[in-house]
Amino acid sequence: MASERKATADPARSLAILWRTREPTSRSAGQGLSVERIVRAAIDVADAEGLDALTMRRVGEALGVGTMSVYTYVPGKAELVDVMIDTVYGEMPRPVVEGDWRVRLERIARDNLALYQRHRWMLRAETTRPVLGPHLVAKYDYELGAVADIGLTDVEMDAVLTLVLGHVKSSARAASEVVDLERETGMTDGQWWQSHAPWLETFLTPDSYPTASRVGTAAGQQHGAAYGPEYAFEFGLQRVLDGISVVVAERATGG
Amino acid sequence: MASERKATADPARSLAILWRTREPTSRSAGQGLSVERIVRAAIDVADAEGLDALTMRRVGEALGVGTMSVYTYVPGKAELVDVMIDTVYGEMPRPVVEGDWRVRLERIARDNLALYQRHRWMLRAETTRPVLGPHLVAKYDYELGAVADIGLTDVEMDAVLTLVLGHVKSSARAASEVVDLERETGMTDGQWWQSHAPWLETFLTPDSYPTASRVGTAAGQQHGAAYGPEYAFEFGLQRVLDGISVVVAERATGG
DNA sequence: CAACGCGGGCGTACGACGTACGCCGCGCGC
DNA sequence: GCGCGCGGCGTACGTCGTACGCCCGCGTTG
Repeated sequence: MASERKATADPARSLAILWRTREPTSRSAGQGLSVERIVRAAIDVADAEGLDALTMRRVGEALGVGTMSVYTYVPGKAELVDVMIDTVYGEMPRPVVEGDWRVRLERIARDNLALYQRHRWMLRAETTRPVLGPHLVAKYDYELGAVADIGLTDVEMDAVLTLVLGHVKSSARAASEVVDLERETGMTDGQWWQSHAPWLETFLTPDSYPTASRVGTAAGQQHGAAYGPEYAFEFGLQRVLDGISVVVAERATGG
Repeated sequence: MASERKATADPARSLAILWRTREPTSRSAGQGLSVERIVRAAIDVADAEGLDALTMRRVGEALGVGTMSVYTYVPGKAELVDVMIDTVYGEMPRPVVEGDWRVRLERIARDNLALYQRHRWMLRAETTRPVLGPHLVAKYDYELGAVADIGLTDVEMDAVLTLVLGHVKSSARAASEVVDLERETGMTDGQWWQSHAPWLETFLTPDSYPTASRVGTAAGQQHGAAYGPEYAFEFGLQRVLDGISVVVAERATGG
C-alpha cells in the first residue's frame, strides 16, 4: 500500500515526542513504563554493548517488560534512536568559559570528543539527518556563543562550528575503531600492526610504494605508541583553529 | 561454540580476496560467476538504491543467479563490502598535478568529494576499520606524494592527509543527507525548511535562543540557496589548508 | 457500590535479512 | 567412456522490526 521506505525515522513523530513531553497519565503515574525509562534503558544498552545489540526485544528485556510494550510509548526503533541522541546532548556541560574564541572553541571540541567517547554508538547513529530536538537546539545556541562577536557573518559562524565538530567526529571515529579492534581481536593496536607486519611487507615494499611504506611505518609506530588517535585529534584541532584565526584576523583588520 | 561476533568482517579473508586475485579455473573461464562480476553488480545496486537495498538476495538477482551462489566466491556480506570499497578506490584518478602542495591537496580533496558523490554508500560503509587493499594502498601512496618534501615529519604528513580527508567526508555526508532528504520527501531543502518554519518558530523564538534562531535562519536560507553544502565544503577546506600552511611556513623558516 | 469502558501491556505471527548445510548435475582428466 | 570435483542452488534456521488484536485491571460514572 504505502510505498514509503521505513528505513528512516519520521521526523515529525520524533519531534512530537521530544518537544511535547506529555505528562504521565494520572493512572500509573509513578511506576509504569515511560518514554524516559525506555530511552534511559536503551542508552544503557547501547553504551554497554553497542548499537548492534540495541534491539527492541533487548530494551523490553532490560525493563522487565514485553517487547511490544515499548511500542506503546515509541513509534519505532528509528524514533527511539532520535530521542536517545537528543537526550545525550542534554547531558553536555555548557559552562561559561573565560578566554577568547579560541579557548572556547577548544573547550567545545574537547567536550564533544568526551561525549563521543562516553557514547560511542553516537558515531554511527548520527549518520542520518539530525532531528532538531530541544537539547540539540540548546547545544547549537551555546556553541554559537563561542564564535559570536568576533566579526564573522552568521553563515561563517555556522560554517566554523560545522568544521570544528566535523573534525571532532572524524577523530572520535578513528579512536573508536581502535577501541573496537582491541576488544574484538584481544590485541592492542600496536600488537595488531606488528602481527601483520610480515604480511604487509610482502606487498607494500619500499620499491612498489616508497612513500606509503615509510610513512605508514611511522604512523603505525605512532599508533603503537598508544596515543595515535589523540595525536591526530590534537594536530588537526590546532590546524583547524589556526585556519579559523586567519579569517578572524582578516575581519578584525580588514573591516 | 565460537563466541565471535559476526557483525564485522574478517580482515584476513577480505585481504585474501583483494590481493590474490585467483585466476578463473579453466572450466568456466569465460562466462561464469566471478568475484569481479559480483562486486560490480553489488556496486551498481548500492549506487542506485543505497546500502540498505544491498542484500545478498538482491545481488544474486541482479546476476540472474541464486542467492547462495554468491557465497561460492565471497565468504559473506561484510567481506563483499570490503572488496567493493577497495574497488571504487581503484577508480580514482591519480594525475600528476602542477603546482605546490596546496594545489595538490585541494585537488585531492575535490577528487575524494567526487568519489563520495558517485558512491554515496561509501559514507556509511567506511565506518569500520579500512581494509588495506591494493587500491587503498596505492591511493594512500599517491596522496602522500602531495605533501612530501615540504618539511613535515612522516607522522605529520599522515596527520595532514587524515585531516583533509576527514573534512571531505564530513562535508560529503552533509551533502548526501540533503540529497536523501529531497529524494524521500520530494521537497528541496529550501522547501523543507520553509514548511517547517512555523513549527520551528513556536519554540525556537529569538527570546529563548537568540543566537541559534538568528544564525539558524541565516544558515537555513543559505541551504535554501541551493549551495549550502558546497559552501561548507569550500569554507572548511580553505580553513584547513590555511591551518596547514602555518605549520609548513614554520618548518620552512624554523629549520 | 456495581458496571463499564478505556488504555497500558503483551503473545503471536509475518516478512524481511544473513547464511549453514547438503544436494545436484555438468564437464574435464584419465 | 567413466567418475569425480566443483560451480550452482533449494531449503531451512535464527535473527530482526513491527502489525494486529486480545486481555485485564483501574478510574469514572450512575
